[in-house]
Amino acid sequence: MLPRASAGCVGGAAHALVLAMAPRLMSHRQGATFVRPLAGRLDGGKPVEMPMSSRPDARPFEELPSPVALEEEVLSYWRDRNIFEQSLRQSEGRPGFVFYEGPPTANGRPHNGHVLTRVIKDLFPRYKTMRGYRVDRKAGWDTHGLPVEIEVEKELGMRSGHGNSRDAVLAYGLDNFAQRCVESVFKYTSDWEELTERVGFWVDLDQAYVTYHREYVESVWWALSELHRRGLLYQGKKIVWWWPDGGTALSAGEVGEGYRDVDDPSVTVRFPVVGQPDTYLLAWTTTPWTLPSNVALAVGADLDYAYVELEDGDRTITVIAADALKPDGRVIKLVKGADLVGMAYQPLYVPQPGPTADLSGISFQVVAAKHVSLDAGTGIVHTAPAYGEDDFLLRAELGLGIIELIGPDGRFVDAAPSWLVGRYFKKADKDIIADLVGRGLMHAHGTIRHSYPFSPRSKDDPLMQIARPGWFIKTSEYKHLALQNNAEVNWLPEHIKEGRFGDFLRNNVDWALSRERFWGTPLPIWQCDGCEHELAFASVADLQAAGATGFAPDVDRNLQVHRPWVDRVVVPCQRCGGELHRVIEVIDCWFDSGCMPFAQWGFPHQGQQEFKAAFPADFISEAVDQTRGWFYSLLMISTLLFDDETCRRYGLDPVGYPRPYRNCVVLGHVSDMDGKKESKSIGNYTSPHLVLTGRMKMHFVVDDRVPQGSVGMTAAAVRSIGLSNNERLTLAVGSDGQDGVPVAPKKWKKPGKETVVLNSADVAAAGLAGGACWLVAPFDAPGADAFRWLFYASNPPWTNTRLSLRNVREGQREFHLRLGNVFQFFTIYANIAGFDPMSDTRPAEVETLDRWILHQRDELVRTVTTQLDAYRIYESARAIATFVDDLSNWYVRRSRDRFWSEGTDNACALWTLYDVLCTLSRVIAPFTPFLAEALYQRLEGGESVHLQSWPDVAELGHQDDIELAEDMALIRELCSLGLAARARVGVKVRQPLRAVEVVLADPTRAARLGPLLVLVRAELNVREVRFSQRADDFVDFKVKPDYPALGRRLGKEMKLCARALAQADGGAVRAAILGGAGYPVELPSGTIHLGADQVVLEVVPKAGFQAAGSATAVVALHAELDEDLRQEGLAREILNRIQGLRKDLDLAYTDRVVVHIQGDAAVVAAAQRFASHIAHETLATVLDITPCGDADDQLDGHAFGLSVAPV
RNA sequence: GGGCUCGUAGCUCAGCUUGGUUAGAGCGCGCGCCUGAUAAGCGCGAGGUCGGCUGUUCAAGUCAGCCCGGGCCCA
Repeated sequence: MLPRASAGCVGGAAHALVLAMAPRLMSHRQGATFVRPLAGRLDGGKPVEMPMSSRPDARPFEELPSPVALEEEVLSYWRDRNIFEQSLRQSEGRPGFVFYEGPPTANGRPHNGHVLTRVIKDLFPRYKTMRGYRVDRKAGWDTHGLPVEIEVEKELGMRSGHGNSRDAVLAYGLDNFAQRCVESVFKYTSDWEELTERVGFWVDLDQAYVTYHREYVESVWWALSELHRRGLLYQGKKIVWWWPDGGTALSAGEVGEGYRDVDDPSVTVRFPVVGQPDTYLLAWTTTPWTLPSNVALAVGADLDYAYVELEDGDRTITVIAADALKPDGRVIKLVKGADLVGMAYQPLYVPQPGPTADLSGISFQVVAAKHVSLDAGTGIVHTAPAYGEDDFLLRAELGLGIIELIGPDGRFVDAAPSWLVGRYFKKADKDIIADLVGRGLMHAHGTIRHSYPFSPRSKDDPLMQIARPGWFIKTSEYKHLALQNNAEVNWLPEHIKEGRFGDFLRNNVDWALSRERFWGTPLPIWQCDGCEHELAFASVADLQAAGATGFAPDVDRNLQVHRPWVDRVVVPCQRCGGELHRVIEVIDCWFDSGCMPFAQWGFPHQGQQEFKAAFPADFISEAVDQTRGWFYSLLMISTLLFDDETCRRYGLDPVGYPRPYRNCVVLGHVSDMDGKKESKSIGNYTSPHLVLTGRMKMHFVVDDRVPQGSVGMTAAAVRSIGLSNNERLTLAVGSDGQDGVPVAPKKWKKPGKETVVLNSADVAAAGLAGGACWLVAPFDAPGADAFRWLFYASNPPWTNTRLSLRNVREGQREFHLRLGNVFQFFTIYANIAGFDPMSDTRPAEVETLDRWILHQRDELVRTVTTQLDAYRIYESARAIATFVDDLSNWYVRRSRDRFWSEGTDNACALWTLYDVLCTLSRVIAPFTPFLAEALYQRLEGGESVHLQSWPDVAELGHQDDIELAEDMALIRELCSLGLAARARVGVKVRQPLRAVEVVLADPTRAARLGPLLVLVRAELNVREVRFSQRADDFVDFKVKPDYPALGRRLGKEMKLCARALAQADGGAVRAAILGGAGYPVELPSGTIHLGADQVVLEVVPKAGFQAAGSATAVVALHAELDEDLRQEGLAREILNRIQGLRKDLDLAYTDRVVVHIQGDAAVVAAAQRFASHIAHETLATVLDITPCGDADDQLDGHAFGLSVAPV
């Protein structure tokens, strides 16, 4: 017995219809081997064997695997075939598109922010390569600086509590320390390389530049020696942000990384006025530790100050403060700030004479200063020149004294009041407050929450501002050039130029370059210990030429140019016969990275050609926090270094502005679902591993308050994973999830860093031991393409991206799944038809629908090209998503029967879809390189889509096509309205209707719609679409003035005109306008005749009609059914049931079947009338129709029975 | 405190440069449909004082000013 599925009763065959069928499944190019051979075909009732022929060159179009499998397949293809190398080789000799890689530090693990930068950086090089440029992608590693030193100090156990770690490092030995730094720098290299490859970032890791390599260091030396030669590198004393626990100053870039909101004291202090008993100047500060070093109080000369009398305990005192900020009390006098200048006050702490107190200048007096404002405090600013920038500048300006009671270790020196000696500065606040309170000098004190900088690498170490000697670059003198340079940069978003970055440049201060540390590029300055002689060397060769001795040939050549070895290099002094020794400092590592345009090639000592060809960069991209980091160091160094004169000296053509980058895409941050910063310890971090592989390794703790079958995690994590109600994670020992236990994520209080909470029963059931488990998602992992797409398509790159697994999957549904479905659809029908683009001839003509989608395709290529040329990623991605929607939801949906047919029309459809998919595989290649590659391989099979050129940008579309696109949009709107009307009336689409009537607000548009109405008929399942002759019967016309057109002309009369139109009869206005005479409106300035251009016509369905309307059209249904329509509806129901059974039987698309239908008279009549059609659609070789009044299934209230069996 | 930036549907985001009268999309939700793309697909619907106030204008989500709230950067 044949396998058979049946619905309802199956009676004996009363009579069987044996049908002559159209040979619909005959391939138009016969005999492709991959088409499942037809068992036979009816020809005059007799089965005939199919002719078979084999075509060795034909191959089926393969389906796409799951995203992760697809990406792994593509990755190994790229690896095996060296596709990246090939793409570089292939583009040899082409014009260059220059990309600079901002070097990351590999001594930390990469996180989502790095995924963002990497996928943005990857997009443009891929795009430009396809556009015919050569795009070198030299990787780089940032290997110097505090982050590295601190990491090593931690490894060595040197970082506990406050205290200067310098001594510990020195005790450990600088040579050993340097070796440890080198090791640390590449601690997580493999993590980085893995992630880089996995997200598809093509970058040349083998040729990476490394900032500690000798060639790189010598390039940096060259830059510094140039600056030194021009007098731009100088030694001075300045206020710097100082990290007392690390014993070094930090640059603006470093300080910027360490700001944190903290509660600090907010104190208002009374300074007793000399010679005026019980009178005090009030000054406010948040740094009480600076009060013992106070030497002046600053006021604004033009500001108003008040003497205020108030009660203080049992006495009356007078305080002086800015009028606007004075405390409550009786104002007894108002003066200008200028009147206070020169007023003497008693120091809060009388300084001990000695080197820590230079009071030769103005001290303990009121002075005038420009920076005093009325924004906060009292309008009188406590001034301690040693510990504040404005204060220090004021000292230089007015000749103030200076008191320095805190040393570079952050502790009070011996000259401080005895109870403060040795105290750590931040910890002294309390004591000082208590002391002042005790002495009645504290006017008010509380706390204030504000952001204060801490060490960027050691989060508990507060920074302080302190006057320190050090080396500086005279950047402020050249800030006008930096601003000119900046003006030429194309910033995205634009506001960075004049906003954040421009502001930063305008407020430029000299670059605090030196660091009293160990692991960094050594400052290449040698000073004579006998005279003033000072030299800056550009290379080891220069040193040797000057007769330097003391090199360490036995250590690694890269380390030879580092501390401590380089410190032992001595140069004989040509002036006094003494010796020059290197200064002790190393430099800010931001200077290293800012030198990368030339240092990556070792320029000027080598690599002249490479540098010349790659300067300036066309494109760089990093996150917004690099404004004062890399973006600044690059721009400033190149501004200073590559002026025309220097270029000429080095044989370069003068490089104008901008340099060293032309286009800079500034990225936002990656945040959690709520826009909060991601943090592993808070638990709102979505691991990139989870997105890429669908599984994550977690620590767990056992807590039986968590119900069995649940896994406790933070609310943010639960939402990020975003499972639906019936989905469960699998809790398992291994990453494959085998033998795991299903668990539902459940909101739980913060369990700790990368930790979840489990019930002991689940732990036992999963067989977990130790503290780690795997959690495996119940769906295919989204993978790298989906990850990339989130960053491209969910928002412009400079806004923060909210990352969650749920959001990634959302984007995946919108784009990948939809496109994948279209491709899947294509493979089914292309394979059935034996479509072979290599040998088939393409029909000359195209259908309207084909012409439409091809035009949309051309528009897409044009849009994406234009947008990517302008570095607009989001707009490009949106255009792609919209196109994929057009393709899936209109072209394919409306073409389905064309694919399930044969002949020219079928060929047209296949060719068109094939064409579109081929183009699409190229257009999406920069965005989702994996999917693009997989599609391309399956469609065309050439060597890598990334070696192909970008689709030609079609010339502006033909007028015909543009009109077609407009018309199609209207057609789609009509369909949408028709479906709305059907839904409203409750008539399902499978039931055909006689007609719909359409009223267009602009009836002239009807003329061009004729050829497209077939689409409306099919989509709405109606036999006729008519443009109504009786529009007035069921539609009201609304007219409104066309505001943009009339507004400028009428001005204030606009309102009168609008009112007149609102009161007018819409139909009459419409008639007048369509009649050509125009509709007259009386206005004070005369009568105006409104034409079609000045009025917007809209239509509204009248109540009581089965209609739906928009402003442009109303579609009304003729919903009444006659026998004929009912019968066709019933036939479609039967057809639907048969197809459903075919599917249930899991038959191949092309399998032939025998169908038995039973039913009442109506069913039989419908089946018989449409027998040929039904058999044709369902591949029935036999359609057996039997009357049977008591069949136990129902079809629209009719008795019905059905069986389907393969032949 | 200052600068920049953001605030539009339950959620994620467009739209603002160039002001124009039914403010869009996706997701989610509700209802329904279609279907050999089927563990897919589609439609419709509900859902908005466009953060608030004031102003400019015939007309403001859009321009200006002030305010409130978030983020970033800096004091």
